[in-house]
Amino acid sequence: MKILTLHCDYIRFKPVKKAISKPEEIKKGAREIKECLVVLSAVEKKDEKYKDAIVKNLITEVRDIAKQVKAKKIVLYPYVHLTSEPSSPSTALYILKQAEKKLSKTKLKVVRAPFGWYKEFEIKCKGHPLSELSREISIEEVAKKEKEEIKGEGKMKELFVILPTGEIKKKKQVSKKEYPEIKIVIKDELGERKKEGKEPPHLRLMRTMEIASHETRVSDAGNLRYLPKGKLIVDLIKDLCREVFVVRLGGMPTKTPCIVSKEDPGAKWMMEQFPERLYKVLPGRAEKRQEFYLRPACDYGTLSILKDASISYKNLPFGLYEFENDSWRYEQRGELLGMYRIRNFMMADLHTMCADINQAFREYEKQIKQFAIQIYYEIGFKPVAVVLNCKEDFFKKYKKQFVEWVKIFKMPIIVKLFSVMKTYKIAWVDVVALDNLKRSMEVTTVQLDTETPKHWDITYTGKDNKKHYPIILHTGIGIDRTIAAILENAASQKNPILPFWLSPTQVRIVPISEKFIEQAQDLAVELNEEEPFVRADIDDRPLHVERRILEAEQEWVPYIVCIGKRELDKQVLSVRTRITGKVKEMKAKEFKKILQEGQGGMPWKPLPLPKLLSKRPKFV
RNA sequence: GCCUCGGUAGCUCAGUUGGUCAGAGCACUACCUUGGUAAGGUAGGGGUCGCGUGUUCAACUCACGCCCGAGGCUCCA
Repeated sequence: MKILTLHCDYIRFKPVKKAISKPEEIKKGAREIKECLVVLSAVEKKDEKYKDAIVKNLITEVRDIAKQVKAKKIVLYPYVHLTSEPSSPSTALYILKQAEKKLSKTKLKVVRAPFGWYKEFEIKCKGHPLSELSREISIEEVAKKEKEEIKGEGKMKELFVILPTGEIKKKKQVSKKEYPEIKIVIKDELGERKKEGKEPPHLRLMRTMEIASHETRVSDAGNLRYLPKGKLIVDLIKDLCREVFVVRLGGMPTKTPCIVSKEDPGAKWMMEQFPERLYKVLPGRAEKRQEFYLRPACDYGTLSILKDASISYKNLPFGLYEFENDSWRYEQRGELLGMYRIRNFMMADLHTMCADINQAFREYEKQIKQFAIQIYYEIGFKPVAVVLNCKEDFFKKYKKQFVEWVKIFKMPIIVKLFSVMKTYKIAWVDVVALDNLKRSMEVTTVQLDTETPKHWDITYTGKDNKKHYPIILHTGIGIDRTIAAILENAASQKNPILPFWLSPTQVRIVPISEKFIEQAQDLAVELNEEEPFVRADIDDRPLHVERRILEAEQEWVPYIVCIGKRELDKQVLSVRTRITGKVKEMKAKEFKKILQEGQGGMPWKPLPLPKLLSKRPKFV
């Protein structure tokens, strides 16, 4: 079937003469329809076998186009001249009538021009780029669309909640009074959250706080550059990830290449799931023919290691950990957003091989609890729900196990069932947290995968001395979006402040005049190089005290210490605390105790900037 | 990728219905101020008005194309 769509100011037509022996009866004579999408259509011989599939695809196509051009009225206009191989008139009439009937059930208003008549007509086409489109509708198209649907979306069949009591409730049965936070999460999971329509605050903050900005001069869209303060935050989070994945969960650190090829069938299979999201890399020398791709995740290298390894059931379970300083996904132009959706991003990933489903479940639970939930507390968020995206049959088979989860995690499980999953992950958990403004966010994920080992031919030797496919857990956290979330959460407070351990400057020392710079230096050395280590710097610029206090506050410095004659005489420190905005005199020992508590054993790194502010350039 | 809005100094922005319109504040530099917890004063340097093409005697201003950012779709291993 061929169609030509015209977005029109108006169309007028009037049947004049019979074109076939038994044309349709005419109900109305001349008609005029304004502001409409005219669909000139010709049904072809090859369509006769698949009438209903053609109708289905026709309406999808027409609805798509109508939506794009924002047309509310459709005029179905038989126009056999688009093809040289027309179908029988009865087939054509059937398809048009069916399309009319089905389109009428949508919000579109449909008019069908009479079939089998020569008509005079007048039309005024709008002439914008989308106003004229021709489409070929065929059974292959139908098949392709269906395939895309399976791969692209996988329609959700059901959403329900397993409450901490163990009861299973549909979304409507969850009371807002009792579980207000769960209601928020459910809404978001269903995509019902009201869009704010504003720029997210982290966009401005990431620049003004000298954390990161878009690199538009020498790179592609969606590539960030991190400034020293931002890089420090990245490194601290990286240390935390290592603590969690290596020390806490026993993952073994690895590092694999950033460019990968499609040569291996496993890699090829994986890449072909999202071919449009790959960055291609071409070697500079022409004689090198091989094409590479920037890795969309570290899975390729990690799976390759697993494929080469000799693995006994006695080794299982075990995990390989990689901090991905760089991974790339060529996201669509309109999808890019600040630090949330970028093309070059950082992730921390753990891939765990498990012998069987029971072992996988035990690991799954351990990782969700000790990583996916726990890490939110460590970065200052409140985790409120575990969201399980699961293949329907898999859930039914292991329902008992999943219901147990509410006891293990002590939070509700929101279950979304799919007849077909979007990817090769069969059960996919995201943990959702709320920030200070009760906005939901998800940065951690644990996914159970039974398919990848088969495609990559990754096996282990079992007790029976036979090869078995393991189950792989993919566990990860997106670093950039975590930082964005931390920034937004920080900004939502009255006195915006980063968690103490992530504050680039933890203590700012302000000498009252240049006479006291030396003493300030001594204090800075003491704080930076002795227990409890903190990042302290000195504002030695010849500005008035008020001014330097102002700037320290604008930088969200948690503690400001002034040094002058008074302090030296009394042997105390004047400490201004950002959270309270109050100044208190205290002994150095007392201050250090406060700092130690603030640090709370979280990762620490030295100041990545000159200690003297007079030596620092302004990056923004 | 589609629709909408935007891009003028390092930053935040004003402005030009095509021609004395290259502007402000902050930042930066110099000098004065030696100060006590959120902005001390004076002077100065700095811009191919995102990029390209076209229309015009004349384009920062108009048209078209492209790049970049945001909002809304679509989407998100």
